[in-house]
Parts: sequence; structure tokens; C-alpha cells
Amino acid sequence: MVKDGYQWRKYGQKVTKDNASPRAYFRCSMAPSCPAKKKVQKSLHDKSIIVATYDGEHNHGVSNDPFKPSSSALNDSSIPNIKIEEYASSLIKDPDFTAVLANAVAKTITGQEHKRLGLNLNLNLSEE
DNA sequence: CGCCTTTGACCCGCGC
DNA sequence: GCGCGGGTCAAAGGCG
Repeated sequence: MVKDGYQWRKYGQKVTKDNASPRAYFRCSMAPSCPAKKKVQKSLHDKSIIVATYDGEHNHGVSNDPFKPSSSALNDSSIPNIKIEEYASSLIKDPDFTAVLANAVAKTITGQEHKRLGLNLNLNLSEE
């Protein structure tokens, strides 16, 4: 399972016609009524690429921001199977992620979360 | 003990 | 109106 700083609870899995790989559906479990949703599926022809589609925005604050140095998300427990450098570089090269990163940085500076809509993260991650 | 994943069934919108 | 495809629910079992 791919972790990104939020707590997700899987509520469904479906194999679609245009993608032989099963697609997983996640919902945010940190807040009781959080509209944020997440769909995870493998890329069509490169099975090592995991595509995570985020829908909606979180109602609640982010208690564990994965991009903050003080966060434990990148330090030890979240990504046991790959190198952090590979993880970071694969994220940084993605334009959509850059927007998220910018938002996260802006939030650490301003203390406010900026509005953002659905986004697509193409993570070069291995599946757990 | 509580939260999570799993899995099949159900539901809903759309095209024919 | 029916069939199909995609999204969600909910019960059961597992793991920390």
C-alpha cells in the first residue's frame, strides 16, 4: 500500500475494462466526513508504475505532512522497500506533484493550506 | 479490542 | 427497458 501522509481505508477494488490491472479505491479515515478519495491502479504497460488519482480535498488538517522533515513518513516506516532518493526524484519530476509540493511548502511557511483540486500522481513506486 | 483489508453484491448512469 | 461499466456498501476475517 502506498502511503502519502494521510490515512486511507480501502473500500473497494475493481478491475476495469480498459485496464487489466485491478483498481483500488481508498477513502480518508482521519476525519469522519472527509470528501477526499483516492484511486490507485497500475499503469497500463508499465506494471512497476503506480498511478494514484486523488479526488476532492481534506476537510481536516494534515497532522502528518509527508514532506516536512520532522515527519516520520519519509524517515523510516513508510517506504521500506525503495530508496528515498529514488522516491523523491520520481516525485519531483512529476509536474502535478510539483504543485503539491509547492502547496505543502507554502503551507509550512504561511500556515495555511491552499486550495487545490483533484490531481494525478504518477509514482514510480513498487507495490507493497 | 479496534481498525484495517478483502470480496461479492448492490446501485446508478449511460448507450443502445 | 435492458445490459454494461464503473463506483460503493457491508459482512467477515486478520493483524497489531
